[in-house]
Amino acid sequence: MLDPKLLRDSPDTVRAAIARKHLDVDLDAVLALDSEWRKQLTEVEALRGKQKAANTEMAALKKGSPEFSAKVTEMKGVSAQVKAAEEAIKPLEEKLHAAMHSLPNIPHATVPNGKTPEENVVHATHGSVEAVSAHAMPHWEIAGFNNLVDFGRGAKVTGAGFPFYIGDGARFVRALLQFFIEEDTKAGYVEINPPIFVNAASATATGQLPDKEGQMYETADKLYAVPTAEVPLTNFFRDEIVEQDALPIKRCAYTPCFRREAGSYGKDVRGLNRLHQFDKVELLKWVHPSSSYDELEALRGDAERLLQKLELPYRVLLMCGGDLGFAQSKKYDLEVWAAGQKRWLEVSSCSNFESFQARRAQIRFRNKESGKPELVHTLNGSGLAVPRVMAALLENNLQADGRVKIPAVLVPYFGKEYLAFK
RNA sequence: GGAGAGGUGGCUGAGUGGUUUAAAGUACCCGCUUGGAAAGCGGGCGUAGGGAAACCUACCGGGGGUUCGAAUCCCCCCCUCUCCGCCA
Repeated sequence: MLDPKLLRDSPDTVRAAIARKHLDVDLDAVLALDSEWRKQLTEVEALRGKQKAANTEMAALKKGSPEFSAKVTEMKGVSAQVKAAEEAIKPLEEKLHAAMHSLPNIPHATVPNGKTPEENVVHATHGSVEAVSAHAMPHWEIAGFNNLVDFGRGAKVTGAGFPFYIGDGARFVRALLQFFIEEDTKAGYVEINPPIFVNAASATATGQLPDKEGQMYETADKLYAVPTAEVPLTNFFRDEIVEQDALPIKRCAYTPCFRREAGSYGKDVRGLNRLHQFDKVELLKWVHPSSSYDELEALRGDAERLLQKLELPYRVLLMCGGDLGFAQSKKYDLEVWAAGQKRWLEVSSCSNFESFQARRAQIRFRNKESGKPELVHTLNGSGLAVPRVMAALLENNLQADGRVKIPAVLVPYFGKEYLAFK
């Protein structure tokens, strides 16, 4: 959510942000709602003030006296007015609340203009795409792939997009997760093992609700399976004020991630490219507003280092305004090269939300100088998502003999130098 | 899952319908005092919304209700503790 003061004081800034994100929002309607709400609020508060004053007066009067009875009669009228005014302002407040939540975060000055994904800027490319393609093929076409990742039985037991990982497949997943968490911990992120179901209040604070309700799995108890560890992690400090000296707070968490992905079909979703359940390690930072852009570069560096150590070619995209999410101020995507599919796969998305998430979740720090609470800036990024990294490694490292060479850094975790498909 | 007891500011804790503007203590900050400190004394000290400001309004786990008026009474929900049941 945006600062209501920003909207009132410089609506043109907000207007420009909406234009850069290529969204369609009627800002004037929001402004009109806001001013009408403030007008009505003043009226309600004046009436309540009357009630309070009468209350003090009546406390001094003798109960049952003519003066007291007269006052009761008089205040019955005021009470009815208060009720009417409160009834009137309620729907207005709800409308304003919804309208404020329809306003996107302001893109940072360094975010390039553009509307479509094609207009994202390739910020950097690391490693050579040609060098890895000797025996590459799409991972789902590799002989014996189904022995490692069983989609058929997953579909029988649960549904499409819920595969079983078997033998070296399961071992590979576990090795990647262990590697990610060890590296992230070394980089200063405290490991967290969070709940993988969250309540509606948490899903609302991070923005999954109400808009993206259909993208989450919901239980009979009105709990939601997490689409990413970002949700429980960010909500850890919801409605809290932390000390300034505690910042920056850096945490990482592995969770399975659950996404309904309603309406996704086609070649983009073959094999491990898109699943309803997948494993991911998420990186989270709560930082002082003055350092959030430095922290974003550091966060991206932490995610990139994982790909470098795995010797995967990748590129860094700086998202243009139109492809930037609703809540982000600035975002980098990391994409690995999958040599078999001959395409880039997104494995991490590193974003600075500035105070947008923090305002919605009410996460603040106490300013040391003023003693007053201020909103923190939050950032998050994957570090990393397992299935697509696995896909790229299987494709890129496929040998002439049909085995996959395990990157040196992963061998201690995997326990052997080659993965076999039988 | 069942029964009971609870939930009040950073912390302790009073408050069973109206001078409560949530007492008091404690912690913290400023001042006086002191060679310096402690003690003592005086003042300040929650969060949010509205307002140019003076100031006003809301908030006692959450949401509804009763009433002229609710921290206080009623209903629903959440959480904590104790006991019972079940259980990896």
